[in-house]
Amino acid sequence: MGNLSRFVEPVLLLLLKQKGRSYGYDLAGELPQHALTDAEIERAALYRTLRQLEENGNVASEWETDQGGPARRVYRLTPQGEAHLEEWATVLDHVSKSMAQFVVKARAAGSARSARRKPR
Amino acid sequence: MGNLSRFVEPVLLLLLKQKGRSYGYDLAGELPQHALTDAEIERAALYRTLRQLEENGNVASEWETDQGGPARRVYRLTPQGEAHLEEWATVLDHVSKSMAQFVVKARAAGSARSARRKPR
DNA sequence: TAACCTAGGTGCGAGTTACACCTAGGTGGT
DNA sequence: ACCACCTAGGTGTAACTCGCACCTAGGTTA
Repeated sequence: MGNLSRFVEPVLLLLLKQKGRSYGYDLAGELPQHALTDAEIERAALYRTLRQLEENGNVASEWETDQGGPARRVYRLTPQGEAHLEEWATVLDHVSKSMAQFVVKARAAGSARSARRKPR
Repeated sequence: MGNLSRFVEPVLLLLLKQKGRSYGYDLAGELPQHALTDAEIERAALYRTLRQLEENGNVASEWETDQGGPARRVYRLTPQGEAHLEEWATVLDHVSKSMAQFVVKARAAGSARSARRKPR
Protein backbone atom coordinates (compact mmCIF):
# COMPACT_ATOMS: atom_id res chain seq x y z
CA MET A 1 0.00 0.00 0.00
CA GLY A 2 2.93 2.22 0.67
CA ASN A 3 2.65 5.85 1.53
CA LEU A 4 0.15 6.41 4.28
CA SER A 5 0.75 9.62 6.08
CA ARG A 6 1.75 8.92 9.68
CA PHE A 7 0.10 11.98 11.23
CA VAL A 8 3.02 12.39 13.59
CA GLU A 9 2.21 15.98 14.40
CA PRO A 10 -1.33 15.60 15.78
CA VAL A 11 -0.40 12.49 17.75
CA LEU A 12 2.46 14.33 19.43
CA LEU A 13 0.19 17.24 20.27
CA LEU A 14 -2.33 14.89 21.82
CA LEU A 15 0.29 13.02 23.86
CA LEU A 16 1.64 16.30 25.18
CA LYS A 17 -1.84 17.41 26.10
CA GLN A 18 -2.47 14.19 27.98
CA LYS A 19 0.87 14.00 29.73
CA GLY A 20 1.35 17.68 30.39
CA ARG A 21 5.08 17.47 29.78
CA SER A 22 7.29 14.89 28.18
CA TYR A 23 10.42 14.39 26.07
CA GLY A 24 11.28 12.74 22.80
CA TYR A 25 12.47 9.36 23.97
CA ASP A 26 9.50 8.93 26.26
CA LEU A 27 7.05 9.98 23.57
CA ALA A 28 8.65 7.49 21.19
CA GLY A 29 7.67 4.71 23.56
CA GLU A 30 4.03 5.78 23.68
CA LEU A 31 3.53 6.55 20.02
CA PRO A 32 2.47 3.04 18.98
CA GLN A 33 -0.51 3.14 21.36
CA HIS A 34 -1.81 6.37 19.93
CA ALA A 35 -0.74 6.19 16.31
CA LEU A 36 -3.42 6.63 13.66
CA THR A 37 -1.89 4.04 11.36
CA ASP A 38 0.03 0.92 12.27
CA ALA A 39 3.04 2.13 10.32
CA GLU A 40 6.05 2.67 12.52
CA ILE A 41 7.08 6.21 13.26
CA GLU A 42 10.78 6.93 12.81
CA ARG A 43 12.71 8.45 15.67
CA ALA A 44 14.19 10.93 13.18
CA ALA A 45 10.71 12.04 12.18
CA LEU A 46 9.72 12.35 15.81
CA TYR A 47 12.60 14.62 16.78
CA ARG A 48 12.28 16.73 13.65
CA THR A 49 8.55 17.13 14.13
CA LEU A 50 9.06 18.29 17.71
CA ARG A 51 11.56 20.85 16.46
CA GLN A 52 9.18 22.09 13.84
CA LEU A 53 6.33 22.31 16.34
CA GLU A 54 8.57 24.47 18.50
CA GLU A 55 9.56 26.68 15.57
CA ASN A 56 5.88 27.28 14.94
CA GLY A 57 5.15 28.09 18.56
CA ASN A 58 2.95 25.07 19.25
CA VAL A 59 5.20 23.62 21.92
CA ALA A 60 7.95 24.99 24.18
CA SER A 61 10.93 23.11 25.57
CA GLU A 62 13.58 23.27 28.25
CA TRP A 63 16.48 21.04 29.19
CA GLU A 64 16.10 18.79 32.18
CA THR A 65 19.39 17.60 33.65
CA ASP A 66 18.50 16.70 37.22
CA GLN A 67 17.03 13.25 36.63
CA GLY A 68 20.32 11.47 35.98
CA GLY A 69 21.25 9.97 32.63
CA PRO A 70 21.54 12.02 29.47
CA ALA A 71 19.85 15.41 29.48
CA ARG A 72 16.25 15.48 28.30
CA ARG A 73 14.62 18.17 26.25
CA VAL A 74 11.23 18.41 27.93
CA TYR A 75 8.32 19.75 25.90
CA ARG A 76 4.95 21.15 26.83
CA LEU A 77 2.01 22.45 24.80
CA THR A 78 1.61 26.18 24.40
CA PRO A 79 -1.89 27.71 24.28
CA GLN A 80 -1.36 28.05 20.54
CA GLY A 81 -0.49 24.35 20.45
CA GLU A 82 -3.76 23.48 22.13
CA ALA A 83 -5.61 25.50 19.53
CA HIS A 84 -3.65 23.73 16.83
CA LEU A 85 -4.62 20.36 18.25
CA GLU A 86 -8.23 21.46 18.15
CA GLU A 87 -7.81 22.35 14.48
CA TRP A 88 -6.38 18.91 13.85
CA ALA A 89 -9.35 17.35 15.64
CA THR A 90 -11.72 19.22 13.33
CA VAL A 91 -9.86 18.14 10.23
CA LEU A 92 -9.44 14.53 11.33
CA ASP A 93 -13.09 14.30 12.34
CA HIS A 94 -13.98 15.25 8.81
CA VAL A 95 -11.45 12.91 7.23
CA SER A 96 -12.55 10.08 9.48
CA LYS A 97 -16.14 10.44 8.32
CA SER A 98 -15.09 10.66 4.67
CA MET A 99 -13.10 7.47 5.07
CA ALA A 100 -16.00 5.66 6.71
CA GLN A 101 -18.17 6.72 3.77
CA PHE A 102 -15.48 5.54 1.39
CA VAL A 103 -15.43 2.11 2.99
CA VAL A 104 -19.19 1.81 2.66
CA LYS A 105 -19.06 2.75 -1.01
CA ALA A 106 -16.09 0.50 -1.73
CA ARG A 107 -17.91 -2.49 -0.31
CA ALA A 108 -21.26 -1.64 -1.85
CA ALA A 109 -22.64 -4.35 -4.10
CA GLY A 110 -21.18 -4.83 -7.56
CA SER A 111 -19.15 -2.83 -9.99
CA ALA A 112 -21.02 -1.09 -12.78
CA ARG A 113 -19.94 -3.88 -15.14
CA SER A 114 -21.30 -6.82 -13.20
CA ALA A 115 -24.31 -4.95 -11.86
CA ARG A 116 -26.38 -6.75 -9.28
CA ARG A 117 -25.97 -10.43 -9.65
CA LYS A 118 -25.85 -12.56 -6.59
CA PRO A 119 -29.16 -12.21 -4.79
CA ARG A 120 -29.85 -13.80 -1.39
CA MET B 1 -1.84 22.08 8.51
CA GLY B 2 0.06 21.23 5.40
CA ASN B 3 0.82 17.71 4.34
CA LEU B 4 -2.29 15.62 4.47
CA SER B 5 -2.01 12.63 2.25
CA ARG B 6 -4.50 12.89 -0.57
CA PHE B 7 -5.25 9.18 -0.92
CA VAL B 8 -5.43 9.54 -4.68
CA GLU B 9 -4.97 5.86 -5.33
CA PRO B 10 -7.93 4.43 -3.41
CA VAL B 11 -10.26 7.15 -4.65
CA LEU B 12 -9.36 6.36 -8.24
CA LEU B 13 -9.92 2.67 -7.65
CA LEU B 14 -13.34 3.38 -6.17
CA LEU B 15 -14.35 5.69 -9.01
CA LEU B 16 -13.34 3.08 -11.55
CA LYS B 17 -15.31 0.43 -9.70
CA GLN B 18 -18.39 2.65 -9.68
CA LYS B 19 -18.13 3.85 -13.27
CA GLY B 20 -16.88 0.64 -14.81
CA ARG B 21 -14.65 2.52 -17.22
CA SER B 22 -13.40 6.07 -17.39
CA TYR B 23 -10.44 8.26 -18.36
CA GLY B 24 -8.19 10.77 -16.67
CA TYR B 25 -9.89 14.00 -17.59
CA ASP B 26 -13.30 12.66 -16.62
CA LEU B 27 -12.02 11.26 -13.33
CA ALA B 28 -10.44 14.63 -12.57
CA GLY B 29 -13.89 16.19 -12.68
CA GLU B 30 -15.36 13.72 -10.21
CA LEU B 31 -12.49 13.57 -7.75
CA PRO B 32 -13.67 16.45 -5.58
CA GLN B 33 -16.94 14.65 -4.78
CA HIS B 34 -15.17 11.52 -3.60
CA ALA B 35 -11.93 12.89 -2.16
CA LEU B 36 -11.09 11.93 1.41
CA THR B 37 -9.65 15.34 2.19
CA ASP B 38 -10.66 18.71 0.83
CA ALA B 39 -7.15 19.28 -0.49
CA GLU B 40 -7.12 19.64 -4.26
CA ILE B 41 -5.69 16.77 -6.26
CA GLU B 42 -3.18 17.78 -8.95
CA ARG B 43 -3.77 16.64 -12.50
CA ALA B 44 -0.12 15.59 -12.63
CA ALA B 45 -0.64 13.36 -9.59
CA LEU B 46 -3.78 11.93 -11.14
CA TYR B 47 -2.14 10.89 -14.41
CA ARG B 48 0.95 9.54 -12.68
CA THR B 49 -1.11 7.54 -10.22
CA LEU B 50 -3.10 5.99 -13.05
CA ARG B 51 0.15 5.00 -14.73
CA GLN B 52 1.48 3.48 -11.57
CA LEU B 53 -1.77 1.57 -11.00
CA GLU B 54 -1.40 0.14 -14.48
CA GLU B 55 2.24 -0.79 -13.92
CA ASN B 56 1.15 -2.72 -10.86
CA GLY B 57 -1.65 -4.50 -12.70
CA ASN B 58 -4.53 -2.89 -10.80
CA VAL B 59 -6.04 -1.22 -13.85
CA ALA B 60 -5.83 -1.77 -17.60
CA SER B 61 -6.19 0.84 -20.31
CA GLU B 62 -6.87 1.24 -24.01
CA TRP B 63 -7.06 4.24 -26.31
CA GLU B 64 -10.47 5.46 -27.36
CA THR B 65 -10.43 7.56 -30.53
CA ASP B 66 -13.97 7.25 -31.85
CA GLN B 67 -15.68 9.83 -29.63
CA GLY B 68 -14.29 12.89 -31.36
CA GLY B 69 -11.89 15.26 -29.71
CA PRO B 70 -8.48 14.23 -28.45
CA ALA B 71 -7.93 10.55 -27.87
CA ARG B 72 -8.78 9.24 -24.42
CA ARG B 73 -6.92 6.62 -22.48
CA VAL B 74 -9.79 4.65 -20.99
CA TYR B 75 -9.14 2.67 -17.82
CA ARG B 76 -10.94 -0.15 -16.11
CA LEU B 77 -10.31 -2.12 -12.92
CA THR B 78 -8.66 -5.51 -13.17
CA PRO B 79 -9.66 -8.29 -10.76
CA GLN B 80 -6.43 -7.59 -8.95
CA GLY B 81 -7.44 -3.96 -8.75
CA GLU B 82 -10.72 -4.88 -7.11
CA ALA B 83 -8.82 -6.91 -4.54
CA HIS B 84 -6.52 -3.95 -4.02
CA LEU B 85 -9.49 -1.67 -3.42
CA GLU B 86 -10.75 -4.14 -0.84
CA GLU B 87 -7.38 -3.98 0.90
CA TRP B 88 -7.62 -0.21 0.93
CA ALA B 89 -11.09 -0.44 2.42
CA THR B 90 -9.76 -2.60 5.25
CA VAL B 91 -6.91 -0.21 5.96
CA LEU B 92 -9.05 2.92 5.74
CA ASP B 93 -11.73 1.39 7.92
CA HIS B 94 -9.10 0.92 10.59
CA VAL B 95 -7.60 4.38 10.13
CA SER B 96 -11.05 5.95 10.17
CA LYS B 97 -11.80 4.39 13.54
CA SER B 98 -8.43 5.39 14.95
CA MET B 99 -9.06 8.95 13.86
CA ALA B 100 -12.50 9.00 15.45
CA GLN B 101 -10.92 7.78 18.68
CA PHE B 102 -8.25 10.44 18.34
CA VAL B 103 -10.87 13.16 18.05
CA VAL B 104 -12.63 11.93 21.18
CA LYS B 105 -9.38 11.95 23.14
CA ALA B 106 -8.28 15.31 21.80
CA ARG B 107 -11.50 16.90 22.93
CA ALA B 108 -11.62 15.14 26.29
CA ALA B 109 -11.66 17.52 29.23
CA GLY B 110 -8.48 19.15 30.47
CA SER B 111 -4.78 18.72 29.97
CA ALA B 112 -2.81 16.77 32.57
CA ARG B 113 -1.36 20.05 33.87
CA SER B 114 -4.65 21.51 34.96
CA ALA B 115 -6.26 18.24 36.07
CA ARG B 116 -4.00 16.38 38.45
CA ARG B 117 -0.31 16.73 38.95
CA LYS B 118 1.92 13.84 37.99
CA PRO B 119 4.13 12.31 40.65
CA ARG B 120 7.82 11.37 40.18
C1' DT C 1 36.41 -3.36 30.48
C1' DA C 2 32.62 -4.40 27.55
C1' DA C 3 27.87 -4.44 26.70
C1' DC C 4 23.81 -2.21 26.98
C1' DC C 5 20.29 1.28 27.98
C1' DT C 6 18.81 6.07 27.83
C1' DA C 7 18.69 10.41 25.29
C1' DG C 8 19.03 13.52 21.35
C1' DG C 9 20.32 14.19 17.50
C1' DT C 10 22.64 14.72 12.01
C1' DG C 11 23.75 13.40 6.86
C1' DC C 12 22.28 12.21 2.80
C1' DG C 13 20.54 9.51 -1.20
C1' DA C 14 16.08 8.11 -2.84
C1' DG C 15 11.60 9.12 -3.49
C1' DT C 16 7.58 12.37 -3.94
C1' DT C 17 5.17 16.58 -4.87
C1' DA C 18 3.84 21.11 -6.78
C1' DC C 19 4.07 24.13 -10.33
C1' DA C 20 4.88 25.30 -14.81
C1' DC C 21 4.84 24.09 -19.26
C1' DC C 22 3.93 21.40 -23.76
C1' DT C 23 1.26 18.84 -27.63
C1' DA C 24 -2.78 18.14 -30.11
C1' DG C 25 -7.89 17.60 -31.84
C1' DG C 26 -12.07 20.13 -32.28
C1' DT C 27 -15.64 24.14 -32.07
C1' DG C 28 -17.33 28.80 -32.43
C1' DG C 29 -16.77 33.72 -33.30
C1' DT C 30 -15.21 37.65 -36.35
C1' DA D 1 -8.21 32.88 -42.20
C1' DC D 2 -7.38 33.59 -37.56
C1' DC D 3 -8.06 33.41 -32.71
C1' DA D 4 -9.79 31.97 -28.35
C1' DC D 5 -11.23 28.30 -25.78
C1' DC D 6 -12.37 23.57 -24.43
C1' DT D 7 -11.06 18.74 -24.15
C1' DA D 8 -7.38 15.39 -23.36
C1' DG D 9 -2.93 13.61 -21.85
C1' DG D 10 0.87 14.28 -20.63
C1' DT D 11 6.46 15.93 -19.22
C1' DG D 12 10.47 18.59 -16.65
C1' DT D 13 12.31 19.92 -12.73
C1' DA D 14 13.35 22.34 -8.40
C1' DA D 15 12.03 21.84 -3.87
C1' DC D 16 10.74 19.18 -0.31
C1' DT D 17 10.23 14.95 2.58
C1' DC D 18 11.38 10.33 4.16
C1' DG D 19 14.00 6.34 5.57
C1' DC D 20 18.05 4.48 6.83
C1' DA D 21 22.39 4.75 8.69
C1' DC D 22 25.22 6.80 11.69
C1' DC D 23 27.09 9.75 15.68
C1' DT D 24 27.71 11.71 20.63
C1' DA D 25 27.26 11.22 25.38
C1' DG D 26 25.83 9.88 30.40
C1' DG D 27 24.99 5.99 33.29
C1' DT D 28 24.48 0.99 34.92
C1' DT D 29 25.49 -3.87 35.14
C1' DA D 30 28.37 -8.10 34.57
